[in-house]
Amino acid sequence: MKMMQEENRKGPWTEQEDILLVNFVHLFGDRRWDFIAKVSGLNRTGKSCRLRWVNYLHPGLKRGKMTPQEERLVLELHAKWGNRWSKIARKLPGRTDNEIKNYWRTHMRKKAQEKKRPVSPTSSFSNCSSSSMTTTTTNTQDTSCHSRKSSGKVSFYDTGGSRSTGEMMSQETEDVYSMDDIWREIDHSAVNIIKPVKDIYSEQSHCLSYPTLASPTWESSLDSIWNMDADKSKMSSSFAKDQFPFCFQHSRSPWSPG
DNA sequence: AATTGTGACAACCGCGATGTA
DNA sequence: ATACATCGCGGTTGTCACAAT
Repeated sequence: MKMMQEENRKGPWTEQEDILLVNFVHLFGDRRWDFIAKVSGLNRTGKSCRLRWVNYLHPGLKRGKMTPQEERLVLELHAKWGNRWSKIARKLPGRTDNEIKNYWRTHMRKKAQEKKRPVSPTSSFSNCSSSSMTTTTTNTQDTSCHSRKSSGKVSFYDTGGSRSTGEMMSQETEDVYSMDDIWREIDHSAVNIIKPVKDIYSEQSHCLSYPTLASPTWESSLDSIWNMDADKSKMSSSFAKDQFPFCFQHSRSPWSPG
């Protein structure tokens, strides 16, 4: 763990970094992230490189809003598996666990809020991004909604999952619901909502073996390259850029305005 | 027009699992 | 058997864009 050289860069990736990373991943495959991080000259951790690739640069990624079908599938699978985002993501080709997680967080938080405060039973059906999900135009946003802005570290989103359950759950609890309860209810209602289409998707999801973020096929043929790690110093960023003027576009990135 | 609230997305962190020497 | 390195996952936080006020 103390292999950490100097200090690694953090924060948003630049275009140059992206290009570099893509090129090196094409060279060496999407494993060995530490190795890639080193030889690429990127001042990033392997972890960071992997994340950037998986969540953003992978060619198989779908971008844009979730389709209603995907939304339903997420709801259904979450009801089934809970916060197993990576597992859920495997059933949604082109979507990442991070994306699904973010989606769930954003859209379900509202519902959880509503559950916590069953004030207005006549909650309107406002479709979020053309879905059939029940969300309310609730104004009951309290500070727990944006927990990170409040001083308390307890996130509203905390599911009390495998970790960090204990202390979180035993907190003040001015509300009766534990997070587990809330999620359970959400899941329950979600499943009910999606019932009409459930068959379609269960069928699909079982028939189609979705290509999960496919691993590059070059990997096997490049195994030998792994031995060259001593040559890392020879590989500079300019090398990569010159050899692989790889082109890609992002819908939204720090360096490309829209 | 300025301010505020909210949604969406990108990225980091901590931890457990797994692989390897 | 074990210590260490790396990977992968889930949770959390930061930031930007846009809508509402």
